[in-house]
Amino acid sequence: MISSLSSPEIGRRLIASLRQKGYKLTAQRRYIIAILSRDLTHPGAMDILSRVRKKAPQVSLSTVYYTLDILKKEGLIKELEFYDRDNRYDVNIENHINLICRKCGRIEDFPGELPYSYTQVQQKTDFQPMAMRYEYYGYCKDCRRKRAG
Amino acid sequence: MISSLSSPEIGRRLIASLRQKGYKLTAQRRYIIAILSRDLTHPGAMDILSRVRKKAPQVSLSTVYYTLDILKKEGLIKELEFYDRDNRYDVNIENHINLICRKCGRIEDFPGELPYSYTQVQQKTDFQPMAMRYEYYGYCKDCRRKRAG
DNA sequence: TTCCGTGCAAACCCTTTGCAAGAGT
DNA sequence: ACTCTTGCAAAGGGTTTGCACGGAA
Repeated sequence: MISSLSSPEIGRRLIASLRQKGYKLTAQRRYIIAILSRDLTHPGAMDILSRVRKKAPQVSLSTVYYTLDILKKEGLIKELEFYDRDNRYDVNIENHINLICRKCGRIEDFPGELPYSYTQVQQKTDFQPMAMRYEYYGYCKDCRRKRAG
Repeated sequence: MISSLSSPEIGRRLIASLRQKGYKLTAQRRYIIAILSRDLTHPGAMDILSRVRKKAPQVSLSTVYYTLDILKKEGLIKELEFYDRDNRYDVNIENHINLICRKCGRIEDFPGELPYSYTQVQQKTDFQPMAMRYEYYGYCKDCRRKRAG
């Protein structure tokens, strides 16, 4: 299971994949991959940019998006899309349920099984699934504490 | 269960609710409500506008959004939000799983139970859910047929 | 040397907002 | 009449695109 890998392992796996597929491994890409591998709270493009700039101040947002596009296209990361906030990126590419805090924006994984496999859905409805999203919106532990206080 | 109501019944219920809450029942609003009540495939704002304009050509998009905002605020419809397509609106305000076609954009309801009630999620994680979305993305029956042919 | 990748800036698209004119109660 | 609603137009915000320079292989 991917989520059992350590951050350095995840990073190495992403770098090895890009190299194998013929992509150039620039310093910018290594920074971006390092951040994605370490931060499992699903950072957004601007989050990533800010942190990359601590190491390399001139990096642009297009570079971040360009790299994220490649990682997406190669199936190495998963994009969580939102209309009213920035998209978020996850090195855990397995289907899972996300818990999304409406106050601080934090996204955490829910440790539970998924109902209805793609096959079950298709047998029941004749709709052919190729992706899914299961999400709960609410308040995380920390924000609940602040609201109560 | 709401989804067992007929379109006219849904429309009357929405109109009665707005009247009771003191909102003005303009012709525009009646048209918008009629469309939402009849079209259970989750139309978007532009869809609604185009169809309202067949009856009242001068109606503006802001009016559509303004009316949808009121219906949302009063809990009479549910908004499905997408970052890469227009938001969609549903008179079925119960939590349910949606099947979203990547080709034609059609959204249909999945007839299945939901796992993990808000209470169960909170007991398991200390995260307090207030809303949820469960979706499968893929190809609907009609679009699969076209792709195969 | 050859492309691919980068950075800057502008375009995009749907949604939201500002404001004056118009309509329901 | 009084206020809410409407319609036009502009703003807003994250993502995408165009293009010339620069750097990895």
